[in-house]
Amino acid sequence: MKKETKRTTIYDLATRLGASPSSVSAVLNGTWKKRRISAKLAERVMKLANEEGYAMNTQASLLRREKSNIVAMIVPKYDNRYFGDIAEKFEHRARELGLIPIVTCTQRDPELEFNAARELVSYQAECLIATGATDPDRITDFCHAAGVQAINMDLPGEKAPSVISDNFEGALNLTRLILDRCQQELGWEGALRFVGGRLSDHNTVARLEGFKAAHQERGIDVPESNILIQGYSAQTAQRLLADFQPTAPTGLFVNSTIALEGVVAWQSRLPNGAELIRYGCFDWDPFGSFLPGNVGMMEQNVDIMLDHVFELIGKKETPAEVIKIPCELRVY
Amino acid sequence: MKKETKRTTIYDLATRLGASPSSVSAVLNGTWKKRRISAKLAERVMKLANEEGYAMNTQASLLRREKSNIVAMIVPKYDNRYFGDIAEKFEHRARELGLIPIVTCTQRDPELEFNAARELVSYQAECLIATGATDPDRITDFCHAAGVQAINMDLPGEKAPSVISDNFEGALNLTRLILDRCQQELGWEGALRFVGGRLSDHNTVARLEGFKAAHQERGIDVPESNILIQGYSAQTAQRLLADFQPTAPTGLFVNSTIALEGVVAWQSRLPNGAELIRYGCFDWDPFGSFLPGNVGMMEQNVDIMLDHVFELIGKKETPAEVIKIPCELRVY
DNA sequence: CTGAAAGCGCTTACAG
DNA sequence: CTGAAAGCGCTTACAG
Repeated sequence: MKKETKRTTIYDLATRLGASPSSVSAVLNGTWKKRRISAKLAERVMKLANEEGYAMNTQASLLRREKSNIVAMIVPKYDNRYFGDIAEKFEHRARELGLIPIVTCTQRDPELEFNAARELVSYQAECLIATGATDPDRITDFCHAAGVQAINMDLPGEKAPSVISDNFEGALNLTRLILDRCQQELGWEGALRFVGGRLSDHNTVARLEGFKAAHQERGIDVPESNILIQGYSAQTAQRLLADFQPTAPTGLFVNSTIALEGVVAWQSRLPNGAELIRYGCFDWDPFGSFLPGNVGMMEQNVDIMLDHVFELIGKKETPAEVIKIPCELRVY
Repeated sequence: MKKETKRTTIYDLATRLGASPSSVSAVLNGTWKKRRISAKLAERVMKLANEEGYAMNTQASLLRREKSNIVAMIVPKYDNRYFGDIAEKFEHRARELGLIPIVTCTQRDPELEFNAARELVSYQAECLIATGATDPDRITDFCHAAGVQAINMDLPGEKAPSVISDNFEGALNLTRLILDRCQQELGWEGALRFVGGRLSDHNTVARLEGFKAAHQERGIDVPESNILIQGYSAQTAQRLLADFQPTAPTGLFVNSTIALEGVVAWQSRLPNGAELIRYGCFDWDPFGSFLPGNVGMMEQNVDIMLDHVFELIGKKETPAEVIKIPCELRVY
């Protein structure tokens, strides 16, 4: 029922209890047994703190402390299962370890990413995990200058350890599956189209290599016009496909579930899209198996990736090596 | 190339420049024109700050400042489009307004929610938006005791303004659609099953009322055994349906896309699930239109909900009223 | 145009 | 068992 605009501090509590701020502080942060505060005082402090709705000022506490225990993550988007899982599981595991997670999403925008990184370092984060960052090395440089550990996830960098999926291998196997199915189900063999992603991004490049390798081993030539890579959004994928109206069997390699939304929208506007088209998608979605023409999805292994990330957190002198995690092919 | 473990402070910069900490501070936080610092010094400060990779200590700054500009949000999960959109758009809009968003996900766990709220208040958040919170009033009480504004989103509370979907109306319309389609496509009329959610949660209750009202207006009796409400997880939905193996036409009202994952898994194990079953889902998913038997989804209007939330942020003395936002029915 | 000084709310040796 | 005091890195009147 208090009406002050100021928040309660340890001084307020101390005054009300006739004790010193030091003692109140010790009780509140759990160091009171080693300071041999009486259980009686401890109890009175706790009681009053609860009554007053006391909430410690983290800013003041962190300013004085040596460690912040904050681990920060930037992530491009929350609009698909892959990044959603990463963010959610990262927070959960960090809390289990007694760390304080802060996650923020940066829209695949290099400036937003860098500003977010700066902001997180300002919050005294001890480690920054850059997930799917467009310019991870710039972030790493900044972190290292500030004495903050940097780790890359999903997209690799040159200057910090990177935990990523094995994109080449995954794309190779996914492409093989799509080619097989085109042959089996449509009686057609030919060059697939590759839809979605960015050529400035390592994953897209590695997947494109896997895609090409799978064609090459079957002696299929891939014309440049089949490579439709101009960004991750669903609208982009749909626009790139807009004037492709197949009248004969064809197949696609879809790079991410976001591009898949565009592919599916495009396909549903075709007169007999479902019968003529087969595709597979790099990234998993729970409803993917019901999409007409979808022959399989490549699920990235978030749990194992996070195992490696948490293995690295707090380590000194981690080499800037790339750790590749196999994906799992879901066949429909 | 610095090797110190300590981060650079304004004192370090001041010493190196032969200037005072006050001046460096003024340059760094943009108040230097009004303090009439020379452009020359300002430039030297900025240059050195960049070279040194200086990152302000937010803790120290916030401790001294009057306002934090932090707006915090808790959200249950990131694993579906609805909450993913909320989190992403909230962050984006807050940044556009010059506010600092902090979002954390709390797994629909009351204790986690409360601890997260306490933590966010400790961070000096000026406003806390509790999205889908299981016990919003407890959080509101805590916030108010600490002088922090509280707003509820998605799930309403009694003690703070709440911006929620019109769940009754939405469920009424969705149920009507499912009943219509069962009749048209299966030639069947009867009580649907309601799958997913929690009876302790206002939305589930309101939706169940809409569900029942739609049955009532057609004179259809809903047996209690048709109400399958034991939580939000996909596994729960699947388990609850496990020994329901329809041999005649039937229909379901699916409460959330997460429950939908379970429904779809159950259905796909049935010999002729697709032909006998029609359902609709409260919540939207981009791939929902392809699920066999799915007649429609109720899309909640995140943008308009956030309009109202941001309208409330910063306002003094906001009444604890409930603002209901209509949903949009997607018919497949 | 610039600096010295006080103070934000904590924590932590140190002294008793 | 408990308190006085210094100091974390900033910001901001105030004085010049």
